[in-house]
Amino acid sequence: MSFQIVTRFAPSPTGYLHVGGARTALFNWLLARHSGGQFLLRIEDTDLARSSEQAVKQLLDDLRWLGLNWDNVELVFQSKRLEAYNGIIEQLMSQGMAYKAYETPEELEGQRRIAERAKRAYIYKRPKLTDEQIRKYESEGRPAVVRFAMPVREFRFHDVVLGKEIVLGASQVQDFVIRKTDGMPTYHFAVVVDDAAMGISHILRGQEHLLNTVNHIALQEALGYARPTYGHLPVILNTDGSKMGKRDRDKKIRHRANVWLKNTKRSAAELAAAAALETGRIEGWLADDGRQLEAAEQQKLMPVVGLEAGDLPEILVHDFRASGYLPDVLLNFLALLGWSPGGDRERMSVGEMVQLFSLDRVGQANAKFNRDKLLAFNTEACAAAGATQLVPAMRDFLSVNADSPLGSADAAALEKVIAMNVGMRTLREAEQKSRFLFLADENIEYQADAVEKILLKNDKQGLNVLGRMRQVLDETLDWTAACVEAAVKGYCASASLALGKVAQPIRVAVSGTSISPPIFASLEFLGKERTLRRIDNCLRFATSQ
RNA sequence: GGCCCCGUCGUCUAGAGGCCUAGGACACGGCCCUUUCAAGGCCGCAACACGGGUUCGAAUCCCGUCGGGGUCACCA
Repeated sequence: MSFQIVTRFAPSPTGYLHVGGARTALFNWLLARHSGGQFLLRIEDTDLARSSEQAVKQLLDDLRWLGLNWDNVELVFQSKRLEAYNGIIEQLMSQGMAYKAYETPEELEGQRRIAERAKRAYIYKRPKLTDEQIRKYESEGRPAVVRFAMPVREFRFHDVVLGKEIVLGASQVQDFVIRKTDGMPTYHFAVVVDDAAMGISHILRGQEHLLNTVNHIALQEALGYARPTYGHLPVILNTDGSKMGKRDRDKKIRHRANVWLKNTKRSAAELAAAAALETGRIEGWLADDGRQLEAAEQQKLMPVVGLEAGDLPEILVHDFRASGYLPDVLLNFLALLGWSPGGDRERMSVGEMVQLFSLDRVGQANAKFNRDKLLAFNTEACAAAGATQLVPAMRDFLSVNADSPLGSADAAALEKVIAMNVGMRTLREAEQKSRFLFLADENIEYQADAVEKILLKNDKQGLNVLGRMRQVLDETLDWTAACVEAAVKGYCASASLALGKVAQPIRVAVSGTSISPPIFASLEFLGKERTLRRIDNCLRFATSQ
């Protein structure tokens, strides 16, 4: 009988998948796939208040997008396993290994405060209740939790990632809650029961769980379960060293809010009013760097201070998807956060990672999440992929960016757009540069600074060139990028003008801005008629300025 | 604060006592290319946290200091 490695990913459905969670999922997935074992998915929804069906959907969607497929057809939901948990809890209680505890949250909070003031860690002490007291509490209907009676002794376990024995002294252990007053099991309990039930052999998780492990092994011992192999992954941090979370986004919004206040010379109260938010809330937030806005509040504030969805640093898998990153690139980058195949090897396909993955090459130092490098990886991958292959990725990108004018483009058009955007760093970058190609000619918005700098400056030199170019282009019969290029360059030569002096006015005329894909490919895509119409529109607009 | 974990360029890392004058990637700087933004090419800058040991020899082993992180929930 040979052992099969069985790993799992067990998120709680509280929202979209976070990159930290994705990294945990990836490592477990890689371990399973590398060894030909199984990777299972379980939903830890024992916190009724925070779990939602919507979040489950989002989680699965993110996992699918990444390609981290799971092997259990039937998902395990902890909320559906109450009977199993309760049976085991009853059994533990009847054996004296667990007991009801009646303290109220307020009482516990008070004790904690005392411990904190005394500068020691709070350790729960089981009160010695008489039978009479218990009867009294029960008849009062006082809510009770069930606590596991932790054996008071030292616990130790081996960690495969850290490569060492973790030891927790007897004075550090305490009786922990295994069933809440609402009747739901706690994480500590459900995780142990389910990992055993699902035959999990290896558990890779974030280092924030390191000390929890002793609770879990104590429970395993009490229940007669085998102990799985544990490995605790280093934490992913923000660039400023804080734990990766919402903070990076908040920081950016805060910065822009302060700029807004300074530039407009208005007050925090006016800012709050403009965003339809509570004044006190905004004032408090601005005054205290430690505070963070809720996601809904962030969304209201962003347009006011001039931020768009894509401007914030991404932290959720979904953010990266919406920003136009390729899933395999994200996976590659995430894998490198805490793991290395050794040597100079960095860029890997998913298949290569599966082949190369090994636990003893997982690192133990925390890693900061460096978006620049991810961007560089994505740029390379886009260049390597080729236009045809990127069409489905672009489709996917558009599916989560419903407001894009490229949404209606067919595959051939998308392929052309991608092809003319060589050098793009993200799908979004290509999409934004190419939007003008899909707008109605009348809907081109001429950017004031571009019009000023490229058309009006120096005695309307650009505008004059544009007028003459209209003539040249009108006379160009064969409307291909090559022919248009020849015509424009011919004109440049005869007029002794640098190409830039001519290309930029055309660019502004057709796109409204000074940035676009290479101009000749853009013009070919637009077609002669639309190009001329846009030039006419622009001529009229700029002349009136 | 107690307990636990960690510590190689700015960042991610390679490095398992001599192969290290410490390698790669990203970022950064310079130059080149160029119709914009990107992309691309070439060159360059840059680290073993500190202090003690052990050893003929230490980035690699041990101890201490310092620094960073995690955790102390009826959240997972």
